[in-house]
Amino acid sequence: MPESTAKKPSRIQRRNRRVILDAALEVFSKHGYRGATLDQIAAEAGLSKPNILYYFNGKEDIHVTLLSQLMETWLDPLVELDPEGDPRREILDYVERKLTMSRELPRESRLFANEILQGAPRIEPELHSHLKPLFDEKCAVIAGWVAAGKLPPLDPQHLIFSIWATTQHYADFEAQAQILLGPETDPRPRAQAHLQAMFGALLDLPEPSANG
Amino acid sequence: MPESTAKKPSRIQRRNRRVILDAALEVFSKHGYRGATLDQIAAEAGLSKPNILYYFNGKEDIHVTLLSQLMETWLDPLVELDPEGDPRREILDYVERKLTMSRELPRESRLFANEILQGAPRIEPELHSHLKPLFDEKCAVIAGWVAAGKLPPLDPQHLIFSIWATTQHYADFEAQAQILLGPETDPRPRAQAHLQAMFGALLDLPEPSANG
DNA sequence: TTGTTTTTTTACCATTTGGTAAATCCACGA
DNA sequence: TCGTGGATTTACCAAATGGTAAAAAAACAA
Repeated sequence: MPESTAKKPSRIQRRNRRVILDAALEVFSKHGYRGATLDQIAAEAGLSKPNILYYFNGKEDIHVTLLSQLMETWLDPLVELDPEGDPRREILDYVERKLTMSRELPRESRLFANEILQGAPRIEPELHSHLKPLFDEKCAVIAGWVAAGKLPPLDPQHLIFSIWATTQHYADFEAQAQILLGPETDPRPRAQAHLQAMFGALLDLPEPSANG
Repeated sequence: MPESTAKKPSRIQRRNRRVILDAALEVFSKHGYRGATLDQIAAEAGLSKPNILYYFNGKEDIHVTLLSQLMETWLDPLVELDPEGDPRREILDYVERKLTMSRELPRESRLFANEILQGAPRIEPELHSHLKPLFDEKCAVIAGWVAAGKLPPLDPQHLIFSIWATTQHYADFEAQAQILLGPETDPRPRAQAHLQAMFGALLDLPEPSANG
C-alpha cells in the first residue's frame, strides 16, 4: 500500500498516480461524483480497476485528492491580486486571469462546479481552511481601496462573486454557449472584451466635479 | 399504463404525477441525474418504487419531463423583456426577475445547472427549439437598442450570459456563498443592489458632451 | 542469478439500482 | 352490492458498481 506509509514514492507510483488523477479529472468533471465509475476512470487511465485501487483507497479518496490538489491552482489568480497595485488594474487583471483559467482548465472548473452544486460535501473543509481566509483577506483589500476613495463605493464580496460567476460560466455552461453561439469559435475573446467593459464601468470613479 | 394512451388523466393520476415530479426535482437538483436514485425519489414522494414506474416510463422519463415542464417557467423572465419598453429599465428589470427566480426556484436552477454541466445530454433538443430562438430574438432587440443609440455599444449575447451567470450563481453556488458569508442571511438583497449598480454602470450612456 | 519487494492481473463478492411480473387492493359506477 | 378497471404492493431479477483476496508478473537489489 504505497499511500499508507510515508515512504518515498517510486517513479512508477508517481507516474501512475498522476495518470489516474488526470483520468479521474476527465471523468468526474464530465459526470459528477456519483455519475463517474471506477471502470470509466480505469479505462481512461489505461489501467485495471484493482490496479487503481492499489494506488488509492477508493473512489472518494481519488475525488478528495483531486479537489485538494486543485485548490491551490484554483485560488492562485486571487492570491496574485496585489494590495499595492492600482486597484482598477488589479481587479481587471484578476478578471482576465480567471477567464483565461476557464479556458485552460475547464475540467477543473466543472469539477468544482459539480462539487459545489451538490452542497460541497467533500470539499467543505478545504473551503473553510483555504478559500474563506483568502476571500476575507481580498475583500478587505478591496474595501480598503473603496474607503481610500480609489474605487467607487461597491460591495467587495458580491464583486468577487460576479467575477467568479461570469468567468467560470464559460467553462461550466460551455454546452449551452455552444448551442447558442455555435460550436465553432471560442467565445472568450468577445467575453473578455465584454467583461472588461462591464467591470471597467463598475470600477470607474465618477469624474471629479470641478466644484468638489 | 396511464401515459401510453392519450386518455384523460384521473384526479389520482394528476396528483401523483405532480407529487412524483416535485420529489424528483428535489432529488435530481440535489444529486444530479446519475446521483439520484428511484428509491430516493420514491421515498421523497411517499410512494413505492414500482408505483412510480406505474406513472412514468423510467428514470429518464421523469427527468426529461421535469426539464421540459421547467423550460417554460425558466424562460419566462426573458420572454417578458419588452422591445417597446425603456431599454435600461427593461434590462435592469430582467436582472431583478432572474435574481428573484434564483431565490424562489433554486432547485430548478440547480437542476438546469447540473444538466448543462454534464453537456446537456437530455435537454439539448429543448435548448435548440425553445431557448435558442428566444435568445436570438432578444439579442436582436438589444442590438437594435444599441444601434438606435439608446444603449452604449455592448455585446448582447455576452450581456445576457453575464446576467444568467451572476443571478443563477446565488442558487447554484449557494453552498459556497453560505461558507463565505455565513448561513444566516440571504445574500440576495445585497446582491440585488450590487447587480443593479454593475449592470446599471454598463448600460449608462456617456453624458452627451456639449460640443457633440 | 537469485531472492525479495513492488506492481498487476484474475477471479470473485456484496450491494445497489433500474426495472418487471403478478398478485392484491381499492375506488366507483351500474 | 357487485363487478371492473385503475392503483398499489410484494417478490423478484439482471446488470452495474465499489471493492477484495490471492496469485502471477515485473522490477530491482544482492
